Formats: sequence, C-alpha cells, structure tokens
Amino acid sequence: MAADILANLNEPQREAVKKTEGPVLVLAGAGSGKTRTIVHRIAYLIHEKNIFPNRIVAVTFTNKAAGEMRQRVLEVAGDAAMSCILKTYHSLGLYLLRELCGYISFPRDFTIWDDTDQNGAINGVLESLSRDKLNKTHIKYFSQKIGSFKDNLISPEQLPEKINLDEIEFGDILQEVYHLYEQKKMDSRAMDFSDLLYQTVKIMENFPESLANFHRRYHYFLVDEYQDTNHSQYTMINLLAKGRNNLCVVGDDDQAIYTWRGANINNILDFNRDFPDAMTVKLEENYRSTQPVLDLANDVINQNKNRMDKALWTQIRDGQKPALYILNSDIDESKQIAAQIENAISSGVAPSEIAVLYRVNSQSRLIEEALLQKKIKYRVYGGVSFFGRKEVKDILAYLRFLVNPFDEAALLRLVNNPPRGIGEKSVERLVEFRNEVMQKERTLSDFLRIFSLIEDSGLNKKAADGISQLFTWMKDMREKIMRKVDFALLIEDVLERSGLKAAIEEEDRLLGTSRMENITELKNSMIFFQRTHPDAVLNDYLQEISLFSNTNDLGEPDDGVCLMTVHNAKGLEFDTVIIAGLDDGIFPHYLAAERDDGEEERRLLYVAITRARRQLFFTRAKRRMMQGFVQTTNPSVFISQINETLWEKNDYSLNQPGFVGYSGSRNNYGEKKAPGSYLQKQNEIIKNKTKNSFNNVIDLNNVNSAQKAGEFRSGDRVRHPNFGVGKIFKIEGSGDAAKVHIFFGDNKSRKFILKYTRLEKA
DNA sequence: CTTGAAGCGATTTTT
DNA sequence: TCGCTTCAAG
Repeated sequence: MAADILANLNEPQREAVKKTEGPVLVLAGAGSGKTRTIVHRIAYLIHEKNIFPNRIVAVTFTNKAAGEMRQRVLEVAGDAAMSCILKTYHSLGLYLLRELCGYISFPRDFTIWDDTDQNGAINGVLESLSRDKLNKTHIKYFSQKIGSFKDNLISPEQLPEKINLDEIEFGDILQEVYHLYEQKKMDSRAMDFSDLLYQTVKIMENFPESLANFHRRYHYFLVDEYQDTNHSQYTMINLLAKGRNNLCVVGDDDQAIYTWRGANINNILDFNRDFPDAMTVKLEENYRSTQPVLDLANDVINQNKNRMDKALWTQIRDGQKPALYILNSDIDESKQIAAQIENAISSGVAPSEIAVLYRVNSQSRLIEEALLQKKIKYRVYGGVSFFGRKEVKDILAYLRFLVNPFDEAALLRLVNNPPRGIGEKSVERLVEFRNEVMQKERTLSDFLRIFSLIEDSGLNKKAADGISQLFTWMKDMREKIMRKVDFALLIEDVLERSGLKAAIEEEDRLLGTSRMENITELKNSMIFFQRTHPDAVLNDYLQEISLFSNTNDLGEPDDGVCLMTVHNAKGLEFDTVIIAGLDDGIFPHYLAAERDDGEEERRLLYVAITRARRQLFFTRAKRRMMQGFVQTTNPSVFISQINETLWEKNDYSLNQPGFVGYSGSRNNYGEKKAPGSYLQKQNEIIKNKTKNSFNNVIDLNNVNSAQKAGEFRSGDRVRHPNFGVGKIFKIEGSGDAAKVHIFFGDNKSRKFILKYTRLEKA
C-alpha cells in the first residue's frame, strides 16, 4: 500500500507526504498537485503510520472543495478514511463549538444566524438606541464592523483598547451596538457565522482543559488554501495543532483572493516564524495546464510586485493558444460563449469539464439564457442560492422557531408572514413584551408561557388574536417535534397551518412564479437528509444547511456546464474555461479599486486562468447592461497588459456594426458614462492616498483610515444650505467626483456630489 | 394601523 | 430585473 501511495508523486510531493511529524509548509503553485499531496498524506498517515483516521483533521475553505477532497481521499485511502474529520473552517468550528457550549452553559442546539438575521438584529439594536431608521447603509456598516472585530477576535470589552474609536464613524456608539447585538444574539440562543470561529477560539482559550481534550483527540492537522485564512481561522487551527505540532499547511500566495474578507496573507508568509522548525516544500511543476495556458498565466501574475518568487513549469508542451473574443453587446457575448461551448462539446469535451467563469453573479443570467436556447445542460453555482430564496427562508423561519422559540430573528420573519394583521407597530410592541417576559422567565418552559400571556400585552384585539392563534398551533407542534418526527409530514403541516401554502400558491397563480416548486425541493432535501441521518433531529438539519447557504446543490449530479464566479472556482479545474466580461469596471471590478492595490484583482484573474487544462477563452462586450442601463465599456486593463503573442484576438464586433439585441424601451445607448472605471478610481486613490501608519494598531480592512475629500473628512460636522447641520458619514471616491454621505438631525442620510454642493464646516 | 400598488434605485467576491 | 421604500386608501 505504501508503495502505491508514494508511487505517483514527484520528489517534493513525496517529501511533504513522508514528513508526517512536525510542521510542514507546502508552497504550491496552481495545478501543482496540492490537493493530491494532502490526499496522499492522509492515506500515508492511515496506512503507513497506522494513525487512526479519526485523529486526522483536514480543513478546506469551501464546501465544494471539502466535498471534492473527501471523494479523493476515499479513492486513494479507501473506506478507512471515512472517519477522518474533513471539514470547512466553519463546519469544523460548529462541530467543536457544539461540544464547547457546555463550558459556557449555552445550549448546544443553538440556532445559526445568517447575515440577514444578523442585520435584522443590528437594526433592532439601533432602534432600541433610538437612533431609529438608520438606513440600510448604516446597518451594513455596523454589521461589517462587528464582523471584522470578531474575525480579529476582538470582544466588545477589548474594543476601546484595540481600536481607536475616535477615528471611526459612529465610534461613540460602536461598542454599545456591538455589545447589545451580542446580548440579543445570546438571548436568542443563536450564533452567527463569525461565532463559529470566534466563540470556539475564545472558549478554548478560556478553558484550557477543553483544548487539552482536543489535543488528546486530534493529532494531525492539514490545512488547504492557507493563504486565505483570517485571524480567527488561523488562531483556531494553531491552538488545535499546538498540541503535537503536526501541522501541514498548503497554499499559494499568488492565489490569495480573500483579503477583502479579512484574510491575512502574512499567515502563510510568517509560517516559519510561528513554527521555527518547519520544513518548507515548494511545488513548482504544473500538471494541469498546457504550456500556452501557463505562459499566459505567468505573464499575468509576473506583473504583481508583491509576491514570493516562483516559477511554474509544465511538461505538457503542446496546446491550443488562448483566445479573446470581442463582441458588440453582452447578449452577443453570451451567444458567443454558448457557441464556444457547443464547439467544445462536439469536439468531445464533456459538459461537466467546461466552465464559464465570471467576476460577478449577475453575469450569469444572459449566459444561462443562451445555453437554454441551445439546449445545453448547465449548472449555476452560488448566486442567489436555493436556501436564500424568500419562500424557502420563510418556511425555514417557522421550523427554526419551533426548534428554538427564543430566536428573535425567526420570530420577526414569521410573525406577519403571510399577513395576518400584525403590522409594524404591533410587532414592535410584541418584541417589547417578549423582552419583558424574558427578564423574568429564564427557563424555556417558563418562557413558553408568553404564548398564553398575549392578552396582557397591550396589543390591539386583531393583532392579539392573530398572535394567539399562531402561537397556539405552534406550541402544539413544538410538543410534537420534541419527539421523533417525519420531516415530510412536519413541513406539510407547517405549510398548511401557517397559511404559507395558500399564500405561495396564490402568488404562483397570479404572477406565474414557481415558488411552490422550490418548497417541494426543500421538502425533498429534508427527506433525503432524514434518510441519510436516521437519528437526526430537526435542528441537525437546520444547522447543516446554514453552512450550505451558498449552494444550489441539493445533491443532483454534476453533469452540466459549470457557471460560477471566479471566487467559487478556486481549487477546481476544467478542460475548457471561458472567462467572461473582460471589461473595465467588471474585471477588474470598479468597487475593488477602493481597497485593492490592483494586485488582488490580478490574482483573481490568475486563479481563473489556471483553472484551465487545455482550452482557454476570454470574452468581452463593448456594451453591456449595467445598473439598469446599457453602457459602453472600455477594455479591461488586463487586455493591454497581456503580451500579444500569447493569445489570439478575434474582434467580432467589427463584423456587425449594428447593435444587436437591445430593443424596445431601454434605448439610452452609450448616453450614460460607465459607472466605474477601475483605472480612473485607482489613479484618484493613488493621487490622494494619505500616509497612515499602522504600527501599533491591527489593520481591520482600514477601519482607521479616515477618508478625505478636499478639505472635508468623514466625521466632520458640516452645514448644508438646504438641510442644515449634519455629520459626514462616508466619503466615496475623491477629488471633484467625491460623493459625500451626510447624516442629518432628522435621522436621514443623504448623498451629495461634493463638487455641486455648497458645504461649509459647522 | 395595515395593506397593496406603484415607483424607485441599486447591484462584488463567501462561510 | 427584482426587492425595497414610499404613499394613499381602507
């Protein structure tokens, strides 16, 4: 067995596999067999070193990568590998956290809040501070900040010492909002996404015996995509692995594409500092792509200054030259893509070996249409996910509430959905009443009495009736689900009694939607789950799917063309890859310019290119629908930066001088300037960049860099000729084009273009 | 107070 | 296109 395991590896790969004890850093270029190395290392540990599979923990970044790895581990190591712990960071966090809950007397069957739930809760907090009706931007602002604090393991109490609050927007209330949000979440018996790492780390730190326990249990750790770990992920893995120091991390600094989410590339650059006795292995031979594909990839990535030196090479010398197709419109572009796919398929490429990669999810729509027209099977990954659909979330809110009646987010979602006469005011009162009860009734059974106390709540008759009716059957049903229950019957029952069924059917009939089909799909997914997990209770299902909130994947086979964002494609490979939308503003994306020095978008392109084994195509559209308008686009800067000899350019826009496709009411061709040119933004930013030093402060995605526009900066109090005195909340862009968001006394924020606004300091 | 209709505006990347 | 906010009517 051992011979087999080592046989198909090259020298550095074999080294990385055989050095099972102590820390190992594998710097692996794209396509250099990094997953292969991890998989074989696991097999080697099991079969050669006789390690119990359940002592081995392997961590990946995405669900898709985890699934793929599990499959390959089973292929190489056999069924013995079944009991390996093979998870994403978040599912590992959840797995450990359920156990750790005992240390803080928190129920282990907590609810997991997604971003929407989190935003709702933060909104509630802001209202309770009577800063009511802050708009969406503000809620997003607070939730981003809180998320980034947690990603950096900063508790509400630590906030003032770690962050200079004077320099941040709303610094005066940030700590309070953070604290109240945490309170509300705990009261709801819920954890948010960040908690799956944050709480796990905090509890392991505060209760060393819990960590020692894990150290006894888990002996070998493998981490994929190490370049994309953020501080909390990094800390979690390091705490766990410090027990025996058997940590093998694999990554590629050229593929770091998550710094926007707090990933810290220094985690991989400083591995040798954290683990001084680490062995470093470099994998530089690429087994995936042909020379022409690799040449183009190298040409792109070599333009980045800030990178470790690497030289990828391949033995697959021959290959097709990559090609760029320039089209007149995004509609033509999608047709061209469909045609390329048709070609590839007829030349023998399997549809599942073809991928269309794009920068933003919204690009998928037209491509889908073109593929539908040609009757090409496809599958979209990510985007508006199945579990993100309104009707699915609606019904899930009921299920969540049945499991955990403390869950405020679920309550708010379901209470007047479908409409039952409980409007905004009644909800407000209900929540107040609920919080009062919660002060007194700490246990669940006491708390459930809220259902029968509604009459005393001061609600109007209609609302009180609605609520007591609702709660009567829910209380009933809750008793049912405490016992073992058939998921299919349960969801049927909830649909019926909630009135959701009637409401959804009515909507389908009137608007021609097919929401009911999605409900049926949800039901199928629950049935499938119960069949595969016979002992599972409802909350096991709910927790599981909350980590899959970004999938459309409900277990169907992967047999169509893959459509996904470049981010989603990381770690995957395909025979034929088409990269769509090489237009300025799309790729690189105009909103990335504010944060990115230009290199992350380029790394993103590099990741996209290196997904391809044999065929690589790019497309660009001279006009495309953006933000509701058809707009003229400039070529992506990447096009001019790529050496001409490395690809073929086919300008099909010249053959068809007319603008095909757009007709009817939307006719302002080219009238509107493209919303964002990446280049333009970059230049402005470079010009206006103020020098900040971050010596003693953690850089939380630049929380501390107060933005300036002319003489104004965010945080300033200003007087507007029409609206009076307000505070600058946010500044977008700079120079004359800068847009200033000002927050006025009437609790509304308004946006102005600085150039056209007569502002003075107040 | 609640609801439904009409108008509006805004759209990165993900666990 | 779609989801959200705003507005007027019941």
